[in-house]
Amino acid sequence: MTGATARRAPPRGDWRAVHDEALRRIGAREWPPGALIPAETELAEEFGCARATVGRALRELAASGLVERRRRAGTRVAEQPSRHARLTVPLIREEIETTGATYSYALIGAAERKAPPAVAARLEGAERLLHVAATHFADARPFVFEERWINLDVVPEAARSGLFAEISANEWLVRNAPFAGGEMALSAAPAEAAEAAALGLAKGAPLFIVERLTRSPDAVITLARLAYAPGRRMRLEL
Amino acid sequence: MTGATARRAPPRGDWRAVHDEALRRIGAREWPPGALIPAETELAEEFGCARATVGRALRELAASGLVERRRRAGTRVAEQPSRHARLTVPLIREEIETTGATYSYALIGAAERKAPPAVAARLEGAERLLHVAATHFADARPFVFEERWINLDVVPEAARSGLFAEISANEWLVRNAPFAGGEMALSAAPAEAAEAAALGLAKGAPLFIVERLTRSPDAVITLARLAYAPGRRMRLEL
DNA sequence: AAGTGGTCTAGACCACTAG
DNA sequence: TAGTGGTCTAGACCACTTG
Repeated sequence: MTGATARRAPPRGDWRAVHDEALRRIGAREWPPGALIPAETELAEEFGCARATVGRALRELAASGLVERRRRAGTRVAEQPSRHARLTVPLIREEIETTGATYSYALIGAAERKAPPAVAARLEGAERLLHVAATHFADARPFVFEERWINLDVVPEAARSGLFAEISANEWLVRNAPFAGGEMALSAAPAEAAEAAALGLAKGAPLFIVERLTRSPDAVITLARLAYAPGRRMRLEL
Repeated sequence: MTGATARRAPPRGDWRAVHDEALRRIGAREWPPGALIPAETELAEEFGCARATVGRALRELAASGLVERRRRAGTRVAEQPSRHARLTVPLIREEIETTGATYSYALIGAAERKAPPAVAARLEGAERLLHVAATHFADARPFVFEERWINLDVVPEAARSGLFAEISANEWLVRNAPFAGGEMALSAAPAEAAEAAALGLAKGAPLFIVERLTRSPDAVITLARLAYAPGRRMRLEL
């Protein structure tokens, strides 16, 4: 391979050439699903490059789920390729503004209160909770109704009066809460009374529901339920 | 750092230590959003490891969207961290069987036919199309209604009579069509007449809709619309 | 022009696990 | 226990882009 001394047209790196050729062999069934592919050392010899370069290529393939690697056992083509999709979670503001509409936001209420048991269970023993309800608009048309619980044990600053009158809880949290992982669940549900009222829909209208739980390293930061008006589509790439 | 000579308890690699410490500094706002972080060489000196090790750590952070890297410009903490979620797209069979229910499948119809214009546009000039309609059941209860178009120019074998009587189109395609990327869109919609009938629901019931388009390297392979009965949740990790 | 990240190499040791 | 992937190093050259 070219190594560090000479380089050809696409300045993308040699590991990518190995990666792409492996991809081709998998697609062409030269390496069929479930098959064991040659070891790194063999491929390095075939491609005339260092083992680390082959390793980089195969690591990327493993990350995209196309091959499975285990020490001693070797690298196998996955039986079920490409079963992962990457979803970009936009801020609601950006989601609306990229459609060309004007974003606005209206707080319905924010108050410290006790969570119902189902919520409390998911918040893992948080004691002080802030409940926030709000609607986001696209060109003055209701776009999504948001109901959220915030763990004040983790972000006590969120209790400041009037904080969420102008900035949405999500935007404030993104900027002020420590980085975190979390979980998300998507579903469809009929509009409940509060949701129907906030979105200007008939009760029972089909809503796209996003429930999102966000964690700091130590505890749950917030649990949010977003109810989107009909017509909303969430796009992903496979 | 430990290097290759001595190693401590968690046998996970030194790049992960750098990665985790960087994560901590970002979370603790020692490296605030938008800030330029030290160059690889500086971090390598601080951590007492090789520059490649720091590079590996920062590359992983960049892949998860937490930092942005550009040559000469350096590495910056992203303004909007963690905006990606990874979705595992299961086979319907697995999705049902992991709940403990028994999977079954009933073909409603499979026939070569002309696509309506909206479908034809997305299939990018495919000429021969197979239309398939089917229902998937969990313990004899309708779980999802599937309507699918298959590009016979790409997978002519799919036209074989009786093929989809026993195996679902998705499972057959996963095993027999060349590897591909694709797109997916999620939404909520009221049940149309055919969907309501197949799922045993009232017309207008809120359905969770998954539209999936799958590509081979050259052309669109298939376009599918999956309508899930109420109660279905799709889970993701952030 | 200079400094950053991106990549490659050759060699090494280690962790894991199938046979 | 032998062979695989996982990681690390030290050094090097290159591509890119900012100042």
